[in-house]
Amino acid sequence: MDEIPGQTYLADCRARAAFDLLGNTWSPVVLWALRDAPRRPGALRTRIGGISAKVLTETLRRLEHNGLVERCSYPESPPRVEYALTPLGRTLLPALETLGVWGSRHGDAVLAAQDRAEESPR
Amino acid sequence: MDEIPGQTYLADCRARAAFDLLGNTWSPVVLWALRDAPRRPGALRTRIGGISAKVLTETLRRLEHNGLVERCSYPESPPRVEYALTPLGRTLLPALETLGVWGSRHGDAVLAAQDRAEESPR
DNA sequence: CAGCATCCCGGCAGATACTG
DNA sequence: CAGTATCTGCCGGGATGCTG
Repeated sequence: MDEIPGQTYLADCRARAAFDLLGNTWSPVVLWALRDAPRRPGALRTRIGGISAKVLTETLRRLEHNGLVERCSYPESPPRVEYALTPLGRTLLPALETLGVWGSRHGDAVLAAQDRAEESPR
Repeated sequence: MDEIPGQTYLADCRARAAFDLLGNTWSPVVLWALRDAPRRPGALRTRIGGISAKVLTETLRRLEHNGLVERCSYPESPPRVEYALTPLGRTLLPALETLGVWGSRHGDAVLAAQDRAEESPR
């Protein structure tokens, strides 16, 4: 991270790439739901829960556009569509897990801080 | 926020807390700029670069509201204001660094994928 | 220099209905 | 079941100007 002399924490820096990719509400969730195996959109929706079909396809398109996810359509009967992580997308999984662990561990503290901030002297 | 029984990669889950906190464009950058020592807003602006005063205060307010950053005003002459990471905010630094390292390492691959995706169907 | 008030814009996300 | 097309609301972010 300190490879870039004196500017690593600045606004324009490749170190921010991950944040831009994961900044959308559903991108991390979808990536995480794909971590074991390729999935069909319907299966993703069931697995994730609370995401609309439109938003799911939008998210998948975005991930595909960024090279993190691959779309595979199989001309069978009935036709089948699956989405899978690319090798690049797979390199992101450890970082995702790190953040997930942090959330599980400190999520309560964040909620507590929010409550504190909202109750106190408005 | 509904609570859905099930596994940790679902939509509503404390594992997503970190993404909600860092989902804003500038939150990660500001946190990272605060990692060594408390800073004054002016110093932060210079250090970060490319952030407007308004957006910086908004970001700091949000981080403060979430318990990641603390605002300290010193009644000196001239009056001084500093922002510092809270202990909770400091626990986030390793995860930030993980993502930063990923970006430095794979940012180019993402850019390449984007270029590829934008040239082909056009 | 800190910070707030306004106006504006664009993108994310949700709901709904429709096509193959 | 996969995917698209509208329409809508919300919020983050930028620009500018004003106050203490």
